[in-house]
Amino acid sequence: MSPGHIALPADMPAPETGGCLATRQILDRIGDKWSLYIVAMLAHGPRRFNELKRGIDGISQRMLTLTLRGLERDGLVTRTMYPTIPPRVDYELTDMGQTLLTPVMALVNWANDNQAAIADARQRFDDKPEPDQVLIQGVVYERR
Amino acid sequence: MSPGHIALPADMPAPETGGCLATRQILDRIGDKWSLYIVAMLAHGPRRFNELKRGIDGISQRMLTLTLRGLERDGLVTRTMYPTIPPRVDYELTDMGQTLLTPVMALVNWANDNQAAIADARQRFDDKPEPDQVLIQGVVYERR
DNA sequence: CCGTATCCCCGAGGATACTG
DNA sequence: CAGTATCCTCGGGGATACGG
Repeated sequence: MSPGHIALPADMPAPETGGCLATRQILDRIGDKWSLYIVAMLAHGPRRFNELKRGIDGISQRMLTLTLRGLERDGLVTRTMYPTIPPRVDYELTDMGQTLLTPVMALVNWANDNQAAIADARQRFDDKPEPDQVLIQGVVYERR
Repeated sequence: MSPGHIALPADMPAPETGGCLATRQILDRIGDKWSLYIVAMLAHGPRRFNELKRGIDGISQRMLTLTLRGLERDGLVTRTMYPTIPPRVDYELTDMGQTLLTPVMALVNWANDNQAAIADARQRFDDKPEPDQVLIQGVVYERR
């Protein structure tokens, strides 16, 4: 059993098929700092390198290149070079990249719908005072 | 404009509502190394601490505690202590935690359906030989 | 049984400078 | 314009030991 492997509940894809490893993979891809922003920018058609750079606030040249390479490697994005002067490179979602948009949007929408509830929960959790006493192994401990 | 802010495409939730920040938040939560495994384990009812620990291969005591605290803080999981001897603590998905299951499963299923295609794409990308020559600014450069 | 406290390592990612 | 190359920082997360 590999590290990080878990016994998945019945309604998850069979673990033997590598379902949870596949999930880890795609989560490592879209869970990183920039991939989703890039995918979002490419959702409505091809974009050039600097077009992406300008559209994604805060991203460095380095991370844009690196993330695009990763997406390209995984077959989610295509890279097309035009040997013009000055050079021009277009990035575009592949068909697979397009299909990823559906589950990703479901997550984005969930996040959007529940952000207030999460913020509230955090507030309550953080504001919660330490209990005056705790009961451990049948013994009461008071706070001083 | 905050760092990491992007202009979202039209079909994404309005950025002004914090849609992309909310997405960042939820992605930071479920995108980490263990949260999904825990949520998966809790999908079919409450589980005890060590039950989770045994079920999730490779997780350390520390990370289980930390991740559970994070999930609890965000209102996705409840923690219930029973002051018995020995002590017993149950963790359970909240209603909000349950609703998260839907978009997450969509992603898990996508990962499952496309893992082969991704593996293939990677193979092709990694096997791709360096081009014998490149054309830059209208000039041919040969490889040595 | 259910945690904290410490120490430590490694890699994601930022800043900056240079290049075809 | 579209990248590399280099250096450096910072925090997620592992290992281990201890505590109620």
